[in-house]
Amino acid sequence: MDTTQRTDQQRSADRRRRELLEAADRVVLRDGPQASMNAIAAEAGITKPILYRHFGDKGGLYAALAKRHTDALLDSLRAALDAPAERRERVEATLDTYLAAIEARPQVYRFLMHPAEGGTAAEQGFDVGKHSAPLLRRMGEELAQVIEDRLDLGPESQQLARVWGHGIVGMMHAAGDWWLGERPCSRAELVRCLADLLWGRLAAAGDRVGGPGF
Amino acid sequence: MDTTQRTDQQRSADRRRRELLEAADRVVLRDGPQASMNAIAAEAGITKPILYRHFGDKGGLYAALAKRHTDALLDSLRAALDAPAERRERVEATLDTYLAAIEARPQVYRFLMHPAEGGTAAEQGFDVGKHSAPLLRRMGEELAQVIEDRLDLGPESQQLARVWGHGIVGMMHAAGDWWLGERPCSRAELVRCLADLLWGRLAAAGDRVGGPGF
DNA sequence: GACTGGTGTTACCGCTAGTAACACGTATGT
DNA sequence: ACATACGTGTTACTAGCGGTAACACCAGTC
Repeated sequence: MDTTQRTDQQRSADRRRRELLEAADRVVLRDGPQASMNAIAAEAGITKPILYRHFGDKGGLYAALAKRHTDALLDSLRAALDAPAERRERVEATLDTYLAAIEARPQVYRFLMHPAEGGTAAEQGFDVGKHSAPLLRRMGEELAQVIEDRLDLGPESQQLARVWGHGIVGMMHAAGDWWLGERPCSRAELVRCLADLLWGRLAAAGDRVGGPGF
Repeated sequence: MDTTQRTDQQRSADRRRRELLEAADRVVLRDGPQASMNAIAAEAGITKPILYRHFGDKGGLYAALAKRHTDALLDSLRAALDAPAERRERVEATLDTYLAAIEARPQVYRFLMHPAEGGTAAEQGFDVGKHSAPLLRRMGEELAQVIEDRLDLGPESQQLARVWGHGIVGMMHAAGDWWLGERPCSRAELVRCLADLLWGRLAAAGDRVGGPGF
Protein backbone atom coordinates (compact mmCIF):
# COMPACT_ATOMS: atom_id res chain seq x y z
CA MET A 1 0.00 0.00 0.00
CA ASP A 2 2.60 2.57 -0.99
CA THR A 3 1.73 6.14 -1.81
CA THR A 4 2.10 6.03 -5.59
CA GLN A 5 -0.38 3.23 -5.97
CA ARG A 6 -2.88 4.91 -3.74
CA THR A 7 -2.64 8.09 -5.81
CA ASP A 8 -3.06 6.07 -8.95
CA GLN A 9 -6.21 4.52 -7.62
CA GLN A 10 -7.46 7.83 -6.44
CA ARG A 11 -6.77 9.41 -9.81
CA SER A 12 -8.61 6.64 -11.58
CA ALA A 13 -11.53 6.99 -9.17
CA ASP A 14 -11.60 10.73 -9.69
CA ARG A 15 -11.62 10.36 -13.45
CA ARG A 16 -14.37 7.81 -13.18
CA ARG A 17 -16.32 10.15 -10.96
CA ARG A 18 -16.02 12.94 -13.49
CA GLU A 19 -17.20 10.64 -16.28
CA LEU A 20 -20.18 9.60 -14.21
CA LEU A 21 -21.02 13.20 -13.42
CA GLU A 22 -20.89 14.10 -17.09
CA ALA A 23 -23.19 11.23 -17.96
CA ALA A 24 -25.55 12.30 -15.18
CA ASP A 25 -25.40 15.80 -16.53
CA ARG A 26 -26.51 14.67 -19.96
CA VAL A 27 -29.41 12.68 -18.53
CA VAL A 28 -30.56 15.47 -16.25
CA LEU A 29 -30.35 17.86 -19.15
CA ARG A 30 -32.50 15.51 -21.19
CA ASP A 31 -34.95 14.16 -18.61
CA GLY A 32 -35.14 16.94 -16.07
CA PRO A 33 -34.62 16.77 -12.33
CA GLN A 34 -36.45 13.46 -11.89
CA ALA A 35 -33.92 11.51 -13.94
CA SER A 36 -33.71 8.01 -12.52
CA MET A 37 -30.56 6.34 -11.28
CA ASN A 38 -31.15 3.57 -13.78
CA ALA A 39 -31.17 6.03 -16.65
CA ILE A 40 -28.01 7.72 -15.45
CA ALA A 41 -26.24 4.40 -15.02
CA ALA A 42 -27.32 3.32 -18.50
CA GLU A 43 -26.10 6.59 -20.00
CA ALA A 44 -22.74 6.06 -18.32
CA GLY A 45 -22.62 2.51 -19.69
CA ILE A 46 -22.60 0.86 -16.27
CA THR A 47 -25.10 -0.34 -13.69
CA LYS A 48 -26.60 1.13 -10.58
CA PRO A 49 -24.42 -0.24 -7.75
CA ILE A 50 -21.40 1.56 -9.18
CA LEU A 51 -23.21 4.86 -8.96
CA TYR A 52 -24.09 4.10 -5.36
CA ARG A 53 -20.51 3.17 -4.54
CA HIS A 54 -19.36 6.53 -5.85
CA PHE A 55 -22.04 8.85 -4.51
CA GLY A 56 -23.73 7.04 -1.66
CA ASP A 57 -27.27 7.78 -2.67
CA LYS A 58 -29.24 9.85 -5.11
CA GLY A 59 -28.92 12.90 -2.92
CA GLY A 60 -25.16 12.56 -2.99
CA LEU A 61 -25.04 12.38 -6.75
CA TYR A 62 -27.37 15.33 -7.09
CA ALA A 63 -25.35 17.32 -4.58
CA ALA A 64 -22.15 16.65 -6.50
CA LEU A 65 -23.85 17.55 -9.74
CA ALA A 66 -25.34 20.70 -8.29
CA LYS A 67 -22.02 21.79 -6.85
CA ARG A 68 -20.42 21.89 -10.27
CA HIS A 69 -23.04 24.10 -11.82
CA THR A 70 -23.46 26.19 -8.74
CA ASP A 71 -19.75 26.90 -8.59
CA ALA A 72 -19.69 27.82 -12.25
CA LEU A 73 -22.64 30.17 -11.95
CA LEU A 74 -21.27 31.75 -8.82
CA ASP A 75 -17.99 32.41 -10.58
CA SER A 76 -19.79 34.24 -13.37
CA LEU A 77 -21.78 36.25 -10.86
CA ARG A 78 -18.68 37.18 -8.91
CA ALA A 79 -17.05 38.40 -12.10
CA ALA A 80 -20.02 40.61 -12.92
CA LEU A 81 -20.13 41.83 -9.34
CA ASP A 82 -16.46 42.73 -9.33
CA ALA A 83 -16.32 44.55 -12.65
CA PRO A 84 -14.97 48.10 -12.54
CA ALA A 85 -18.10 50.21 -13.00
CA GLU A 86 -20.71 52.19 -11.14
CA ARG A 87 -22.90 50.42 -8.62
CA ARG A 88 -26.01 50.52 -10.74
CA GLU A 89 -24.16 49.17 -13.76
CA ARG A 90 -22.72 46.40 -11.70
CA VAL A 91 -26.08 45.42 -10.27
CA GLU A 92 -27.54 45.34 -13.74
CA ALA A 93 -24.62 43.27 -15.04
CA THR A 94 -25.09 40.75 -12.23
CA LEU A 95 -28.82 40.47 -12.84
CA ASP A 96 -28.18 40.06 -16.55
CA THR A 97 -25.57 37.39 -15.97
CA TYR A 98 -27.94 35.34 -13.88
CA LEU A 99 -30.82 35.76 -16.30
CA ALA A 100 -28.63 34.88 -19.26
CA ALA A 101 -27.54 31.70 -17.49
CA ILE A 102 -31.05 30.51 -16.75
CA GLU A 103 -32.14 31.50 -20.22
CA ALA A 104 -29.38 29.49 -21.84
CA ARG A 105 -29.95 26.31 -19.86
CA PRO A 106 -33.38 26.21 -18.24
CA GLN A 107 -33.20 22.50 -17.46
CA VAL A 108 -30.00 22.88 -15.50
CA TYR A 109 -31.37 25.86 -13.68
CA ARG A 110 -34.54 23.99 -12.91
CA PHE A 111 -32.53 21.14 -11.51
CA LEU A 112 -30.45 23.43 -9.35
CA MET A 113 -33.49 25.04 -7.80
CA HIS A 114 -35.02 21.72 -6.93
CA PRO A 115 -34.95 20.78 -3.26
CA ALA A 116 -33.41 17.60 -1.96
CA GLU A 117 -36.42 15.28 -2.21
CA GLY A 118 -35.19 12.48 0.09
CA GLY A 119 -36.98 9.59 -1.57
CA THR A 120 -37.90 6.96 1.00
CA ALA A 121 -37.41 7.99 4.59
CA ALA A 122 -34.10 9.83 4.82
CA GLU A 123 -33.12 13.36 5.77
CA GLN A 124 -36.50 14.58 6.87
CA GLY A 125 -36.48 17.66 9.04
CA PHE A 126 -40.00 18.96 8.83
CA ASP A 127 -39.90 21.18 11.84
CA VAL A 128 -37.76 23.76 10.14
CA GLY A 129 -38.26 25.46 6.83
CA LYS A 130 -34.82 24.93 5.37
CA HIS A 131 -36.01 23.28 2.19
CA SER A 132 -34.73 25.79 -0.26
CA ALA A 133 -32.33 24.89 -3.01
CA PRO A 134 -28.69 25.13 -2.02
CA LEU A 135 -28.00 27.41 -4.94
CA LEU A 136 -30.34 30.08 -3.63
CA ARG A 137 -28.78 29.93 -0.19
CA ARG A 138 -25.24 30.09 -1.49
CA MET A 139 -26.02 32.99 -3.80
CA GLY A 140 -27.71 34.79 -0.95
CA GLU A 141 -24.77 34.36 1.39
CA GLU A 142 -22.33 35.36 -1.32
CA LEU A 143 -24.20 38.52 -2.17
CA ALA A 144 -24.58 39.32 1.52
CA GLN A 145 -20.83 39.15 1.92
CA VAL A 146 -20.25 41.47 -1.02
CA ILE A 147 -22.79 43.95 0.28
CA GLU A 148 -21.33 43.95 3.75
CA ASP A 149 -17.80 44.31 2.43
CA ARG A 150 -18.52 47.24 0.17
CA LEU A 151 -21.38 49.22 1.58
CA ASP A 152 -21.48 51.40 4.61
CA LEU A 153 -24.77 50.57 6.27
CA GLY A 154 -24.24 51.81 9.76
CA PRO A 155 -24.29 49.78 12.98
CA GLU A 156 -26.65 47.02 11.80
CA SER A 157 -24.55 46.51 8.70
CA GLN A 158 -24.20 42.75 8.93
CA GLN A 159 -27.84 42.01 9.53
CA LEU A 160 -29.03 44.31 6.78
CA ALA A 161 -26.53 42.82 4.37
CA ARG A 162 -27.62 39.27 4.98
CA VAL A 163 -31.32 40.05 4.71
CA TRP A 164 -30.70 42.00 1.54
CA GLY A 165 -28.48 39.32 0.08
CA HIS A 166 -31.13 36.66 0.41
CA GLY A 167 -33.90 39.05 -0.49
CA ILE A 168 -32.29 40.28 -3.68
CA VAL A 169 -31.38 36.77 -4.74
CA GLY A 170 -34.97 35.69 -4.15
CA MET A 171 -36.25 38.62 -6.16
CA MET A 172 -33.91 37.71 -9.00
CA HIS A 173 -34.91 34.09 -8.86
CA ALA A 174 -38.68 34.56 -8.75
CA ALA A 175 -38.71 37.25 -11.38
CA GLY A 176 -36.44 35.18 -13.60
CA ASP A 177 -38.56 32.11 -13.17
CA TRP A 178 -41.72 33.97 -14.07
CA TRP A 179 -40.01 35.72 -16.98
CA LEU A 180 -38.67 32.44 -18.34
CA GLY A 181 -42.15 30.96 -18.34
CA GLU A 182 -44.02 33.88 -19.88
CA ARG A 183 -41.39 35.86 -21.73
CA PRO A 184 -43.31 39.10 -21.32
CA CYS A 185 -40.38 41.28 -22.28
CA SER A 186 -36.75 41.28 -23.27
CA ARG A 187 -34.01 40.42 -20.85
CA ALA A 188 -32.68 43.97 -20.86
CA GLU A 189 -36.08 45.35 -19.98
CA LEU A 190 -36.45 42.92 -17.12
CA VAL A 191 -33.03 43.89 -15.82
CA ARG A 192 -33.95 47.54 -15.91
CA CYS A 193 -37.27 46.98 -14.13
CA LEU A 194 -35.61 45.01 -11.34
CA ALA A 195 -32.84 47.54 -10.93
CA ASP A 196 -35.47 50.28 -10.76
CA LEU A 197 -37.18 48.36 -7.98
CA LEU A 198 -33.92 48.09 -6.05
CA TRP A 199 -33.32 51.77 -6.62
CA GLY A 200 -36.41 52.74 -4.71
CA ARG A 201 -38.81 53.61 -7.49
CA LEU A 202 -41.52 51.77 -5.56
CA ALA A 203 -41.29 54.24 -2.71
CA ALA A 204 -40.88 57.21 -5.00
CA ALA A 205 -43.84 56.49 -7.26
CA GLY A 206 -46.86 58.72 -6.98
CA ASP A 207 -50.33 57.54 -6.09
CA ARG A 208 -52.69 56.82 -8.91
CA VAL A 209 -55.64 59.18 -9.13
CA GLY A 210 -58.66 58.18 -7.07
CA GLY A 211 -57.00 55.93 -4.49
CA PRO A 212 -54.79 56.19 -1.43
CA GLY A 213 -51.95 54.40 -3.16
CA PHE A 214 -50.20 51.14 -2.39
CA MET B 1 -82.04 11.43 -12.20
CA ASP B 2 -84.03 14.37 -10.84
CA THR B 3 -82.36 17.46 -9.53
CA THR B 4 -82.85 16.92 -5.80
CA GLN B 5 -81.19 13.54 -5.81
CA ARG B 6 -78.29 14.83 -7.82
CA THR B 7 -77.79 17.65 -5.33
CA ASP B 8 -77.97 15.16 -2.48
CA GLN B 9 -75.28 13.05 -4.05
CA GLN B 10 -73.21 16.08 -4.81
CA ARG B 11 -73.52 17.32 -1.26
CA SER B 12 -72.46 13.97 0.07
CA ALA B 13 -69.53 13.87 -2.32
CA ASP B 14 -68.52 17.39 -1.36
CA ARG B 15 -68.63 16.56 2.33
CA ARG B 16 -66.57 13.46 1.68
CA ARG B 17 -64.13 15.50 -0.30
CA ARG B 18 -63.72 17.94 2.56
CA GLU B 19 -63.15 15.09 5.01
CA LEU B 20 -60.51 13.62 2.76
CA LEU B 21 -58.82 16.97 2.37
CA GLU B 22 -58.74 17.43 6.12
CA ALA B 23 -57.20 14.00 6.57
CA ALA B 24 -54.65 14.80 3.86
CA ASP B 25 -53.95 18.04 5.65
CA ARG B 26 -53.16 16.25 8.87
CA VAL B 27 -50.83 13.81 7.13
CA VAL B 28 -49.03 16.51 5.17
CA LEU B 29 -48.64 18.50 8.35
CA ARG B 30 -47.14 15.44 10.01
CA ASP B 31 -45.08 13.88 7.21
CA GLY B 32 -44.22 16.83 5.04
CA PRO B 33 -44.78 17.27 1.31
CA GLN B 34 -43.81 13.69 0.41
CA ALA B 35 -46.71 12.17 2.31
CA SER B 36 -47.79 9.04 0.49
CA MET B 37 -51.24 8.34 -0.87
CA ASN B 38 -51.34 5.21 1.26
CA ALA B 39 -50.72 7.22 4.40
CA ILE B 40 -53.38 9.76 3.52
CA ALA B 41 -55.90 7.05 2.75
CA ALA B 42 -55.11 5.31 6.02
CA GLU B 43 -55.50 8.57 7.94
CA ALA B 44 -58.90 9.06 6.32
CA GLY B 45 -59.86 5.50 7.26
CA ILE B 46 -60.27 4.32 3.68
CA THR B 47 -58.11 2.91 0.88
CA LYS B 48 -56.33 4.35 -2.08
CA PRO B 49 -58.77 3.95 -4.99
CA ILE B 50 -61.27 6.22 -3.25
CA LEU B 51 -58.71 8.98 -3.12
CA TYR B 52 -58.06 8.49 -6.80
CA ARG B 53 -61.75 8.57 -7.63
CA HIS B 54 -62.05 11.90 -5.88
CA PHE B 55 -58.90 13.64 -7.00
CA GLY B 56 -57.72 11.86 -10.13
CA ASP B 57 -54.10 11.57 -9.14
CA LYS B 58 -51.67 12.78 -6.53
CA GLY B 59 -51.22 16.06 -8.33
CA GLY B 60 -54.96 16.65 -8.18
CA LEU B 61 -55.11 16.02 -4.47
CA TYR B 62 -52.14 18.24 -3.85
CA ALA B 63 -53.59 20.95 -6.05
CA ALA B 64 -56.87 20.86 -4.15
CA LEU B 65 -55.00 20.92 -0.85
CA ALA B 66 -52.79 23.76 -1.97
CA LYS B 67 -55.73 25.80 -3.20
CA ARG B 68 -57.28 25.86 0.27
CA HIS B 69 -54.18 27.16 1.99
CA THR B 70 -53.24 29.44 -0.86
CA ASP B 71 -56.66 31.06 -0.86
CA ALA B 72 -56.53 31.51 2.88
CA LEU B 73 -53.09 33.08 2.81
CA LEU B 74 -53.99 35.32 -0.10
CA ASP B 75 -57.03 36.55 1.79
CA SER B 76 -54.86 37.53 4.73
CA LEU B 77 -52.41 39.26 2.46
CA ARG B 78 -55.16 41.17 0.68
CA ALA B 79 -56.47 42.35 4.02
CA ALA B 80 -53.06 43.65 5.04
CA LEU B 81 -52.61 45.22 1.62
CA ASP B 82 -55.95 47.01 1.79
CA ALA B 83 -55.68 48.38 5.30
CA PRO B 84 -56.10 52.15 5.62
CA ALA B 85 -52.56 53.36 6.26
CA GLU B 86 -49.52 54.82 4.63
CA ARG B 87 -47.78 52.89 1.88
CA ARG B 88 -44.79 51.96 3.96
CA GLU B 89 -46.95 50.75 6.82
CA ARG B 90 -49.00 48.69 4.46
CA VAL B 91 -45.96 47.09 2.87
CA GLU B 92 -44.63 46.25 6.29
CA ALA B 93 -47.98 44.82 7.36
CA THR B 94 -48.10 42.62 4.28
CA LEU B 95 -44.58 41.35 4.80
CA ASP B 96 -45.34 40.67 8.43
CA THR B 97 -48.53 38.82 7.58
CA TYR B 98 -46.70 36.52 5.22
CA LEU B 99 -43.84 35.91 7.62
CA ALA B 100 -46.22 35.25 10.50
CA ALA B 101 -48.04 32.68 8.37
CA ILE B 102 -44.92 30.75 7.43
CA GLU B 103 -43.66 31.02 10.97
CA ALA B 104 -46.86 29.58 12.40
CA ARG B 105 -47.04 26.60 10.03
CA PRO B 106 -43.73 25.88 8.36
CA GLN B 107 -44.78 22.44 7.11
CA VAL B 108 -47.78 23.83 5.31
CA TYR B 109 -45.70 26.59 3.84
CA ARG B 110 -43.09 24.09 2.77
CA PHE B 111 -45.73 22.01 1.08
CA LEU B 112 -47.17 24.99 -0.74
CA MET B 113 -43.82 25.99 -2.16
CA HIS B 114 -43.16 22.50 -3.47
CA PRO B 115 -43.50 22.12 -7.23
CA ALA B 116 -45.79 19.59 -8.85
CA GLU B 117 -43.40 16.63 -9.08
CA GLY B 118 -45.32 14.52 -11.61
CA GLY B 119 -44.41 11.05 -10.32
CA THR B 120 -44.14 8.61 -13.23
CA ALA B 121 -44.28 10.19 -16.66
CA ALA B 122 -46.97 12.85 -16.61
CA GLU B 123 -46.90 16.58 -17.14
CA GLN B 124 -43.27 16.96 -18.08
CA GLY B 125 -42.43 20.15 -19.86
CA PHE B 126 -38.71 20.55 -19.46
CA ASP B 127 -38.20 23.08 -22.17
CA VAL B 128 -39.72 25.86 -20.18
CA GLY B 129 -38.92 26.99 -16.69
CA LYS B 130 -42.41 27.13 -15.27
CA HIS B 131 -41.72 24.85 -12.35
CA SER B 132 -42.36 27.29 -9.60
CA ALA B 133 -44.92 26.71 -6.93
CA PRO B 134 -48.39 27.97 -7.79
CA LEU B 135 -48.49 29.97 -4.60
CA LEU B 136 -45.54 32.10 -5.62
CA ARG B 137 -47.05 32.77 -9.04
CA ARG B 138 -50.45 33.64 -7.66
CA MET B 139 -49.01 35.94 -5.04
CA GLY B 140 -46.88 37.61 -7.67
CA GLU B 141 -49.82 38.22 -10.00
CA GLU B 142 -51.96 39.45 -7.16
CA LEU B 143 -49.38 41.91 -5.97
CA ALA B 144 -48.75 43.04 -9.53
CA GLN B 145 -52.42 43.86 -9.90
CA VAL B 146 -52.46 45.87 -6.70
CA ILE B 147 -49.37 47.79 -7.74
CA GLU B 148 -50.72 48.55 -11.16
CA ASP B 149 -54.08 49.64 -9.76
CA ARG B 150 -52.70 51.98 -7.18
CA LEU B 151 -49.41 53.35 -8.38
CA ASP B 152 -48.74 55.80 -11.13
CA LEU B 153 -45.73 54.38 -12.92
CA GLY B 154 -45.88 56.13 -16.24
CA PRO B 155 -46.29 54.54 -19.66
CA GLU B 156 -44.70 51.18 -18.86
CA SER B 157 -46.89 50.80 -15.82
CA GLN B 158 -48.16 47.33 -16.50
CA GLN B 159 -44.81 45.78 -17.21
CA LEU B 160 -43.14 47.39 -14.24
CA ALA B 161 -45.97 46.27 -11.99
CA ARG B 162 -45.77 42.66 -13.03
CA VAL B 163 -42.01 42.46 -12.73
CA TRP B 164 -42.16 44.12 -9.35
CA GLY B 165 -44.99 41.91 -8.17
CA HIS B 166 -43.08 38.73 -8.86
CA GLY B 167 -39.82 40.23 -7.73
CA ILE B 168 -41.13 41.43 -4.39
CA VAL B 169 -42.88 38.15 -3.73
CA GLY B 170 -39.67 36.30 -4.51
CA MET B 171 -37.75 38.55 -2.18
CA MET B 172 -40.27 37.91 0.57
CA HIS B 173 -40.18 34.20 -0.01
CA ALA B 174 -36.42 33.74 -0.14
CA ALA B 175 -35.76 36.00 2.80
CA GLY B 176 -38.52 34.30 4.78
CA ASP B 177 -37.20 30.87 3.97
CA TRP B 178 -33.71 31.79 5.04
CA TRP B 179 -34.97 33.53 8.15
CA LEU B 180 -37.09 30.55 9.13
CA GLY B 181 -34.08 28.27 8.89
CA GLU B 182 -31.57 30.43 10.74
CA ARG B 183 -33.65 32.77 12.86
CA PRO B 184 -31.00 35.45 12.82
CA CYS B 185 -33.31 38.17 14.07
CA SER B 186 -36.85 38.94 15.12
CA ARG B 187 -39.69 39.08 12.66
CA ALA B 188 -40.10 42.80 13.12
CA GLU B 189 -36.44 43.41 12.34
CA LEU B 190 -36.65 41.32 9.21
CA VAL B 191 -39.70 43.25 8.09
CA ARG B 192 -37.91 46.53 8.60
CA CYS B 193 -34.81 45.39 6.72
CA LEU B 194 -36.85 44.24 3.74
CA ALA B 195 -38.91 47.41 3.67
CA ASP B 196 -35.69 49.41 3.80
CA LEU B 197 -34.47 47.48 0.79
CA LEU B 198 -37.65 48.25 -1.10
CA TRP B 199 -37.34 51.87 -0.09
CA GLY B 200 -34.07 52.30 -1.92
CA ARG B 201 -31.58 52.19 0.90
CA LEU B 202 -29.39 49.99 -1.27
CA ALA B 203 -28.96 52.78 -3.81
CA ALA B 204 -28.65 55.45 -1.15
CA ALA B 205 -26.00 53.74 0.94
CA GLY B 206 -22.51 55.17 0.88
CA ASP B 207 -19.41 53.28 -0.18
CA ARG B 208 -17.34 51.68 2.50
CA VAL B 209 -13.92 53.20 2.96
CA GLY B 210 -11.21 51.73 0.77
CA GLY B 211 -13.30 50.30 -2.05
CA PRO B 212 -15.33 51.47 -5.01
CA GLY B 213 -18.59 50.26 -3.50
CA PHE B 214 -21.07 47.65 -4.65
C1' DG C 1 -86.98 -9.48 -8.77
C1' DA C 2 -83.63 -7.83 -12.07
C1' DC C 3 -81.07 -3.56 -12.81
C1' DT C 4 -78.30 0.37 -12.10
C1' DG C 5 -75.01 3.55 -9.74
C1' DG C 6 -72.17 4.81 -6.03
C1' DT C 7 -68.96 3.17 -2.36
C1' DG C 8 -65.74 0.20 -0.86
C1' DT C 9 -62.42 -3.55 -1.09
C1' DT C 10 -58.30 -6.76 -2.58
C1' DA C 11 -54.84 -7.73 -5.54
C1' DC C 12 -52.17 -6.45 -8.89
C1' DC C 13 -48.74 -3.63 -12.45
C1' DG C 14 -44.66 -1.10 -13.48
C1' DC C 15 -41.69 1.84 -11.60
C1' DT C 16 -38.40 3.72 -8.25
C1' DA C 17 -34.23 3.90 -4.72
C1' DG C 18 -31.20 1.06 -2.69
C1' DT C 19 -28.63 -3.47 -1.47
C1' DA C 20 -26.79 -8.22 -0.96
C1' DA C 21 -24.28 -11.66 -3.06
C1' DC C 22 -21.63 -13.30 -6.38
C1' DA C 23 -17.86 -13.23 -10.50
C1' DC C 24 -13.75 -11.54 -12.76
C1' DG C 25 -9.12 -9.54 -13.17
C1' DT C 26 -4.95 -8.09 -11.06
C1' DA C 27 -1.38 -7.15 -8.20
C1' DT C 28 0.89 -8.68 -4.02
C1' DG C 29 3.07 -11.68 -0.09
C1' DT C 30 5.16 -16.01 0.97
C1' DA D 1 3.95 -20.87 -8.47
C1' DC D 2 0.14 -20.38 -5.63
C1' DA D 3 -3.15 -18.34 -2.41
C1' DT D 4 -4.87 -14.07 -0.94
C1' DA D 5 -6.78 -9.79 -0.84
C1' DC D 6 -8.94 -5.95 -3.42
C1' DG D 7 -11.23 -3.09 -6.75
C1' DT D 8 -14.62 -3.39 -10.46
C1' DG D 9 -18.46 -5.05 -12.34
C1' DT D 10 -22.56 -7.83 -12.63
C1' DT D 11 -27.37 -10.10 -11.57
C1' DA D 12 -31.07 -10.52 -8.71
C1' DC D 13 -33.42 -9.02 -5.12
C1' DT D 14 -36.30 -6.02 -1.41
C1' DA D 15 -39.54 -2.51 0.04
C1' DG D 16 -42.23 1.05 -1.20
C1' DC D 17 -44.27 4.20 -4.41
C1' DG D 18 -48.29 5.97 -7.75
C1' DG D 19 -51.93 4.12 -10.10
C1' DT D 20 -55.55 0.71 -11.78
C1' DA D 21 -58.49 -3.40 -12.85
C1' DA D 22 -61.69 -6.40 -11.09
C1' DC D 23 -64.71 -7.69 -7.90
C1' DA D 24 -68.25 -7.09 -3.63
C1' DC D 25 -71.92 -4.71 -1.35
C1' DC D 26 -75.79 -1.87 -0.66
C1' DA D 27 -79.06 1.74 -1.91
C1' DG D 28 -83.06 3.05 -4.76
C1' DT D 29 -85.87 2.25 -9.10
C1' DC D 30 -88.58 0.19 -13.13
